Amino acid sequence: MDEQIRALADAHRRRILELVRDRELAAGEIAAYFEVTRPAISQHLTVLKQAGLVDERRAGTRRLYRTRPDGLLGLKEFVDRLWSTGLSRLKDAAEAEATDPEKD
Amino acid sequence: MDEQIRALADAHRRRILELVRDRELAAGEIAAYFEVTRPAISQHLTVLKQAGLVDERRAGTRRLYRTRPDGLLGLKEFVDRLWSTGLSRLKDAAEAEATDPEKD
DNA sequence: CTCAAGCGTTAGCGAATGCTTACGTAAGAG
DNA sequence: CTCTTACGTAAGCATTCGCTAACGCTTGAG
Repeated sequence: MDEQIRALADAHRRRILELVRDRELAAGEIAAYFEVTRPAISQHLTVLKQAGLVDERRAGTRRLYRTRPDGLLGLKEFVDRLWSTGLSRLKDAAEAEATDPEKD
Repeated sequence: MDEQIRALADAHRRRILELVRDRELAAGEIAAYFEVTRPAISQHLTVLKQAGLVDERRAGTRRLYRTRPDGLLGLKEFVDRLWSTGLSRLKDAAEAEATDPEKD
């Protein structure tokens, strides 16, 4: 999971994941959305692929990328595990409020 | 959200969040769980606090920390947004299966 | 085979990150 | 007030990161 979350730690890479969330895009097309050079995006794509967050498919001389949500499973579980604590606290608060209905 | 996810990009900090997930611990107590020096943990706690991922409470000379799940809201939304794509793909697969019940 | 398109890869650089050691600070004990 | 406890903070260093510029590779067109 370390690899995935560190891949997400960069804003460019997060934006790439949203760009190819529900459609395939070629590396050059992705790069066109950013103001950094194409090799920089290529490196980001390598990191994302290595982390299992995107799929790569070759079509002729182009390489098409697409988000692979399964790669986020570990991180999602981690976040949900911490988040559930917050939910139980809200539940406690709600129960306390039910006991003392006047409180706000 | 950038600050929060970058705070999570370090394994020590993730473990700290789990340690103080549902109980308060003093800085020194937290540090005892790790093999790095206490100042290193103190710096990690500063990062977590800055990102809004932990609450700090002073009690005498001690400082008690506790995970603050609300800080994860932005990241949770981001992950869920990408994750939902995976779910809709599973849904498509399920519907295709419903159309062709023989398939498994 | 030759050429161009579309990408990845490498080298090198400045900035950021995480660590340790040494020092500074606030609160309670005596 | 003095000393100790429990911390945070600053300085310095090695490592990692993200970027650009230059180069290399593979595919399809002719």
